Amino acid sequence: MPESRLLPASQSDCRTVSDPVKEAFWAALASIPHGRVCSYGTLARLAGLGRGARLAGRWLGQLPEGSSLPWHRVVNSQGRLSLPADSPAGQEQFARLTEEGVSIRNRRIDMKRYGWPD
DNA sequence: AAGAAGGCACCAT
DNA sequence: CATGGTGCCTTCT
Repeated sequence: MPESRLLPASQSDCRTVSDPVKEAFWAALASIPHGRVCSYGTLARLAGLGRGARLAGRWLGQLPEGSSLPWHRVVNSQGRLSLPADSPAGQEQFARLTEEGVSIRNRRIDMKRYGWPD
């Protein structure tokens, strides 16, 4: 089973390698405004990944725990939280979004209202 | 609402 | 280096 190699999370934040595409991805992620959410697909597109929605999810999963990047502002295209509700990360995501003022009803978010970019 | 198919880099063989 | 299975997805039946 994979899922072993986590990032050093040394100085800045994440990034195991200096991949330009990933850099763009992290930048796009960081640009999501407080209190707003973005879908994996949209984020991927913004970062120049084209249809790399799944890849976006994979990469988010590689972020170190203490990351300051707003990984929690990424949900699926239907505005639903894609992380398992019972997982630590899932709970964390819910908590952070709620704290930011994002209304989550039954694990769903109104993208018309909180979706970004508009 | 639920299932199938598309799409793309990752990772283990 | 080639190959096949996989995922924090999307979009189209």
